[in-house]
Amino acid sequence: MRTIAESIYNRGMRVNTLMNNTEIAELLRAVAAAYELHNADKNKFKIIAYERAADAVEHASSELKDLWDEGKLEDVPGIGKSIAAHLAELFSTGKSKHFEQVMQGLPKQMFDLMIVPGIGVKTAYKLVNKFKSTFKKGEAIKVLEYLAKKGEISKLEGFGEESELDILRSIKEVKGRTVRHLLPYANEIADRVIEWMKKNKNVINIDPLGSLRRKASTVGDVDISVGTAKPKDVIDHFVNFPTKQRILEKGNHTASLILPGNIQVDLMVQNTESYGSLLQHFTGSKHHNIALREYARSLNPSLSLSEYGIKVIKGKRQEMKEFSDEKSFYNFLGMEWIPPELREDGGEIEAAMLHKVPNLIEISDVRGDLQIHSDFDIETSHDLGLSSMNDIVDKANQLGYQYIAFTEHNPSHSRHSENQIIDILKRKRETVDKVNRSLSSRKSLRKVYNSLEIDILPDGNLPVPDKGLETLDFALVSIHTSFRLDKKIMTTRVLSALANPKVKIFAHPTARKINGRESIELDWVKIFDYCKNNNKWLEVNADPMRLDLPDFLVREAVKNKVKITFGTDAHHIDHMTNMRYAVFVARRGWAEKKDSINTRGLSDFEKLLK
DNA sequence: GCCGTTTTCGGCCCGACTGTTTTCAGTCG
Repeated sequence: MRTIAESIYNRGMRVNTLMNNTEIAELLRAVAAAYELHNADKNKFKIIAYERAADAVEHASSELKDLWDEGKLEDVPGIGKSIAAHLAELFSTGKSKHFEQVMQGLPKQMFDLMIVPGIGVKTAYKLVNKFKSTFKKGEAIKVLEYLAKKGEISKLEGFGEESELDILRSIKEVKGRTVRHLLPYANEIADRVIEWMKKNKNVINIDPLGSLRRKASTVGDVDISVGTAKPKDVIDHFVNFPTKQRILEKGNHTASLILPGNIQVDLMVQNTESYGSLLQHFTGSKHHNIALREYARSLNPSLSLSEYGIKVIKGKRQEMKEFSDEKSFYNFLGMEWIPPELREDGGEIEAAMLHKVPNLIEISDVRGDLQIHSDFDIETSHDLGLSSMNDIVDKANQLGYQYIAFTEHNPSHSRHSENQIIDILKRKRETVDKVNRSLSSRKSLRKVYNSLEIDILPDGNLPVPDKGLETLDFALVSIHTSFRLDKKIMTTRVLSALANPKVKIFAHPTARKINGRESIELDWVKIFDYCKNNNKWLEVNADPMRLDLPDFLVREAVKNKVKITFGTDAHHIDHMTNMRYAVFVARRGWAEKKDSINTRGLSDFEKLLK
């Protein structure tokens, strides 16, 4: 695996001009770390600036290299004249004199040590410097583990036996650390902890917070808040959670546990009078809170926001305003309540000040599911669904849908002649017609569509002959092979597939798999433009491993007036309830009911299909 | 080094917890 030090210092055969945003962010953080070591006081705000720039790069929706090509580096908030110039030098010549100068003399191994929880800039620097020659011999974390086991760390000034043990424990956790958890998995852990906490009668309010409450696609730590009159009692109960592996920390207001699978659960406790402030504070995001505090200070320099409430300084007197709910907290600052999904410092504070927070789409707005795979044997080379069309119809009625689409993968191209493909599709048409005739007028489902999820071949063609396409009501297209084509070629590939008149939906458009496969490279400006002008739609796929389009592209799509559709990609009726995850993504992308296609009733949807 | 609904100068978010200390530094969220 690539280490951080490698990505900052020697990128092997690659040149710096190919650095991606993650690597640039790591580099900017390393520069901040360097300033932290030299004259931290003097460079206090420079450090903050570099860290902010790193955050901004990490969250940027385009590659910085591309922005540089277009002369738009300084459009990224947090990147000003100076950093932009250094980055420009980096992109054009392969290095930045300034960054190199600032980082001169820093042992590169320290950056790898900083992955270990509890080890920050200063500790890492101190350790590598004390044991210079040993660190040169091997991988930084392994060396540290070896030194700690030998008892060398505790001998150092400022360290002790406890911190040495801590280092060993943390290294063990880094090694066992899995990637970030998928939202449904984190939800399940939270539910179990909440169930345990409710056994304690002093727990008055309880909620999952952090990225879990903001419905981010992946969750790091599971955060939970409790409102109570007896914080000590609640914390004691929490650290007795039956399957805990160890107690990470335990204080008067917070405690953290490690559960099996190396999942960290943090608990925050507050009295019920201030519970609203606690909710607000620990829902985050960090960037939202920072921006909110800065905004509060700009209103009135004597305002200070924290998990306890809003501190107002009047002369020599300090008053703490308490908020039992979030709405009154935001209202106090002269703004509307902001849905958690929007709290990423992406313009939501400005919108709330103007009382223009979007009326976000709700799960109850969805009228149909536009990607479902039945067990109709379509002789596909991909995965066939497991549930029958009739069972899917029953489930759709249960969910109150008016319409659904059967979207099995196309019959395999290599194993069939064109005529065989046409025959299979005709048979499916007849089967779907039969299902339509069998629908009960006493239930919600009015229509099932005969659709198909068709591979986009590398050259942009579709592996289904026109006569086969004629049997369909409409088609989805998606990419399942050749993921690594050049951006231009990939864009042409997708656009030529979308050009087919039967094709309405571009399904799971980035083809990413969370924790598994990177997104394909596409020229989104061109894709959005084409979709808007030709009545083509982009899917938000509800599969928790996909969640594709991702939230930031939903936001761009919506801004560009491109319509989105929701599909669960269900291969079993149980997957049909995943729809909520697609809606979460859309909400995080600022989408309203009007931005989606399958929030329309059946007759409106029919018109849009024409 | 960045940024602007009082500003192109003068500001820059807030607090908890731990370990090694004896009043605090470092780290984290």
